[in-house]
Amino acid sequence: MSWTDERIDTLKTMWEAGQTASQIAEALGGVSRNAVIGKAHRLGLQSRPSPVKANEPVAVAAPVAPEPAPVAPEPAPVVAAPPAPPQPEPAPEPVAAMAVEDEDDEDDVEEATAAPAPVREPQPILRSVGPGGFVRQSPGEQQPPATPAPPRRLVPAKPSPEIAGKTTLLDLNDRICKWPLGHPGEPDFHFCGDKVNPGFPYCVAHCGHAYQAQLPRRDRRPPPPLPFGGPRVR
DNA sequence: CCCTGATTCGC
DNA sequence: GCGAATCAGG
Repeated sequence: MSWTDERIDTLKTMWEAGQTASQIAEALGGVSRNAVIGKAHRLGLQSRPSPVKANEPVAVAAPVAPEPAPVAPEPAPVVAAPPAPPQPEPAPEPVAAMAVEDEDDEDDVEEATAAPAPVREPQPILRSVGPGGFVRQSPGEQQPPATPAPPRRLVPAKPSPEIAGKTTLLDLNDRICKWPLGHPGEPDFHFCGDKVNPGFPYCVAHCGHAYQAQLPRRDRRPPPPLPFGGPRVR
């Protein structure tokens, strides 16, 4: 099994999305975990909290107040994406799109988010909260299913009428939702085209589809609907 | 034991 | 460039 562009792309995306090497290897098929790690390094995708390597002492995020009372998590406002704070430092790269669940098994066109600048400097973690209460995470960190989520009803994925006609590949830019509708090759294949949830490649509604709380491996059902077009089925 | 990623090194 | 073997922490 060789590293085709497609497979490399899947590797990159999943790696940056925080998937483990094992998961990636399983998804790709035909390669070992080691192969994935080796490739990732050769691609310069390094960095990601290693269980082995001593991590830089992380600056204390928040002094823990001796307040034992857990505050009732107030549902976050619909969108709390910080409009790019005036930081000269490289902002934490946006996590690429993840698992997509769709009734009519759509293929995903993976818009490979540009390679991240490998930065080892500990940086302040800034998060934004998306629809459904999902919380963005840096590639390395894995939050337990915190479920801060107010059961927010998400509207079905529909393009707004005025652009329902076509948002083609050529129309895509960083301001409009890149959620694919239909299948590539079909005459009416197009993209959502709505205004994006700032900081995300998708609109608010599709962010709800794209970003989901990651459960511990054991609790995860059979291979979740694989993102990125899925692995080549063997 | 299981898991993880990092590294090495023969191919 | 590739990946098995190995290492080492959780």
